[in-house]
Amino acid sequence: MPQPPAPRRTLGRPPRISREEMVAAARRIVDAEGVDRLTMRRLATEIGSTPMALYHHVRNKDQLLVLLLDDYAVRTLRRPEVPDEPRERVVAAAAAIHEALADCPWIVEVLTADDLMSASALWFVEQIVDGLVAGGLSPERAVHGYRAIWYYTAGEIMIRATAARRRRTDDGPTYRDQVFAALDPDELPRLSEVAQRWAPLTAEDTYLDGLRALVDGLLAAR
Amino acid sequence: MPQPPAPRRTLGRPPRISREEMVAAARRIVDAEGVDRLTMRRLATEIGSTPMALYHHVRNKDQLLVLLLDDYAVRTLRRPEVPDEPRERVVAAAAAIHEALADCPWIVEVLTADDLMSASALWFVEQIVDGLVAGGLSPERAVHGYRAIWYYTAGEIMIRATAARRRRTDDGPTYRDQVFAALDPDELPRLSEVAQRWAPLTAEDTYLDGLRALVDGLLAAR
DNA sequence: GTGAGTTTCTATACATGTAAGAAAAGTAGC
DNA sequence: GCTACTTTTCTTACATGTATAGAAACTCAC
Repeated sequence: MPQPPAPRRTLGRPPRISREEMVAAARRIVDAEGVDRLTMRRLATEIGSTPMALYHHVRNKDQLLVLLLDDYAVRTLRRPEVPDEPRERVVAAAAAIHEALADCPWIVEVLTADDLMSASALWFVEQIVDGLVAGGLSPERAVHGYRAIWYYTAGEIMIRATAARRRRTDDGPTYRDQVFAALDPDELPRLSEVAQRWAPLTAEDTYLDGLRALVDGLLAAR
Repeated sequence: MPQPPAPRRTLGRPPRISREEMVAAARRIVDAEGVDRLTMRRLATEIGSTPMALYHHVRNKDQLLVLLLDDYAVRTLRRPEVPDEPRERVVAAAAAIHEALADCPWIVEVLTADDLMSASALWFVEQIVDGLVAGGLSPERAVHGYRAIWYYTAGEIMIRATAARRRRTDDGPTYRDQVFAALDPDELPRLSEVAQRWAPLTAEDTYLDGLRALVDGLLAAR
């Protein structure tokens, strides 16, 4: 009823852990033992707490990973020299994001977050959108163009990271190998032609080529 | 008189469940109750077995989902009329894959599988690779081009599906909303300019636009 | 028949994320 | 002091994927 006019001191039980502490501890665990070892229980013991206490500072484990990625971005994203030429500016900014993310491929699950807008990454987004506008696109189309670039970039990282992980854990012939072994050259001539080279070809890193093609296409569309 | 004990070549205890039965039961569960209800235990009871018995027909739950997607692809992927013109053939084939996958967005986790090449999807891959070759690319570059298209397509589906799921479960302002509310117009002018329109803009379905840009760029690259 | 070999199935157990609710540790007003 | 309220922490419990060990059900050689 008589709600205090709120001199706003800290009310309630004082917290013993903070988000920042959690993220720092999580980073230590990931750096030292790998992301697989990062569990809510492990993190809780690391900071001398209990698993459920963490949930007052973080909605769920996914959000913890998002914060972790954010922290990583803040620490490692350095703004590169961006060229003036719009096309190259877009490519440079996207490539910088890609390079940073590809270096910590454990965030794959997190990458599907809608935009992955850590505040420290926004500068790169700005470069991309601005570059597209400078290249002649309307602001609306520039946002769409940025999204296309993000889809391509995130997809590349997620798919390549999963493939790499699978290569480590799996042994024996892949499902893909079986499928390619049974190709009918009459029905699928092109695929038969490249069947043996498929694995090495798809293992190559052609992110930049695809990115350039996409940016070219976006800018060419008036 | 039908010979009851057919000359059984198979050694060991005869199986009581099969992969096909598993996939069919899994499909029933997913169709009727949603993918969240598809658990190994639920599937086991559905076919009158035990959870661990399933693991003799499937390596893990992920593989079950891959089989489910495969089954889905076989049933729903219909080969469309593809134009002769290379560029349009590539776009049509990619769009067909995209449309089919976007209709069952529960396979998001599975999409990161390296290629997700169900045998029934290979025809579409053939169209894309062949279209790129017809457009002037070498077979190697055509494979790379196909991969770029796949990255873009899978990324789009994964990110949009996650965003849609989040929209259902979350309430309250997004992290993104907070970030955009705190934009500094001096440092990030373009983003500030479109900040209010960001949510609707990124909610639009612009897959085809991006795809066309990407294909254009791939074909224009010499 | 019996026993060996092979494959499939079952029982049990564990680590994980996290829901639900009780308890603790503060502040504010009396 | 005490009570009311608020916020954080702790306890307990559950569903899930799956590892492990062994039991069960079959064929084959004898």
